[in-house]
Amino acid sequence: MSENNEKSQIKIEEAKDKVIGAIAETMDLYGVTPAAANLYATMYFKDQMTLDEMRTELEMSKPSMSTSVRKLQEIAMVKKTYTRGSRKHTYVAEKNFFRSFMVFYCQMWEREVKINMNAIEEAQDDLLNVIKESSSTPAMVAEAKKYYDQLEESKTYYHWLEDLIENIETGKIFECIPKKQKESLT
Amino acid sequence: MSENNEKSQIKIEEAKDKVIGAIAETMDLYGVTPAAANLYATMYFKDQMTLDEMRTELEMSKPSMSTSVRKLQEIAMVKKTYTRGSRKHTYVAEKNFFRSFMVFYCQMWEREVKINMNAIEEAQDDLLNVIKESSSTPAMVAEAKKYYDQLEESKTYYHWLEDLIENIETGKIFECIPKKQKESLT
DNA sequence: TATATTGTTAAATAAATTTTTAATAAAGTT
DNA sequence: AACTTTATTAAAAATTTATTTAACAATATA
Repeated sequence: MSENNEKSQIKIEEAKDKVIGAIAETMDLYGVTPAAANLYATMYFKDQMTLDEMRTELEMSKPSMSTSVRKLQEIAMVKKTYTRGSRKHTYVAEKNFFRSFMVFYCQMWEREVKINMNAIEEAQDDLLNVIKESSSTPAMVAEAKKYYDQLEESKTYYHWLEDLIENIETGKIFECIPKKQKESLT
Repeated sequence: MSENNEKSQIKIEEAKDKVIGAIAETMDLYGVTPAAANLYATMYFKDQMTLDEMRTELEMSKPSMSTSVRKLQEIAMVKKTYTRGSRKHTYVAEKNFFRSFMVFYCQMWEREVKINMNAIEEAQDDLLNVIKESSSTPAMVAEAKKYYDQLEESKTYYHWLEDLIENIETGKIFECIPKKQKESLT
């Protein structure tokens, strides 16, 4: 019955390919290139891979694999592993989506908070100077106040984002929104 | 003292420009084009704008403004308003970052959950067939089980993401991570 | 230390996206 | 209903981004 055997093997490959396609498709949300998205999705069903295995599997150039892997390492979706004996570097995909989520979004949001908070602090300084400056007309003072308050209001959001980041990084968020594990097949 | 007046006006403009620059810079995180990012940041300090005002202010073409505005509407960062008397359409920027956050990320995560869950369900069906199929070799069954369990495990994440979405959309998340409002200047 | 192998950087090519100009459609006014 | 104004769509141009080929650097092995 080697025909049926083959059929089963094909079914397994089809099953993997469906998931690989879906992961790759949604990974544009993580701001990675199509090559990196395909690579991660492929690695999701592998123990570990070398650069040469990657380029064979995806039929792409080695530098493309190299840059893709580095990008994926930046967002902690891939880690380098040490494999004794082999002098090729080996890499493994992070298979825990919670960890990828944490690293990616916290990194992203931290950048957003930092850049915008810096700008806001500087802008509020400027606006306070206009407000205090005796030669400013009343209309200008009013305008400066309006913007100052608008910025102050927006800081509520950035502070909240900071708290969200901390709750995610410490795992405290799972007290509020728990993980619901199901049991396995075996 | 019209010189000092001018200086104050310039200071106000500088203050705005700092924030506009920062918002535009971090808006690549929201997957919008530079034109749309600049547009939103500019509108953040305006009551409302028409397409013609946008193209004058940003020195870009009208179709570019038109498509940018539509993209911003999709992620609820801009809303159309009715202005009696004017036959030009007018648009306002959503200035509440919490609302933008909610719409953007929930939309994004919903898409991720839907696409991946569909693929996982189909893949698990295939894998179950392999497992049940009497002609599958023990090695194949073992492989199919391994992948099945890996996918089952990942569903914990997608279910959690669904719960996160719901907590954000209903505002329940603020019970867990509260907003900390500061008082205004006036 | 020389050599072979692997990984990375740089320049060039290819592909995709963004923006503009030009044409069309839609809406409002007289 | 014709005309004017505004917004959108389609095609073309320009820009940016992704990928590859080729050269270089680094590493490990003999």
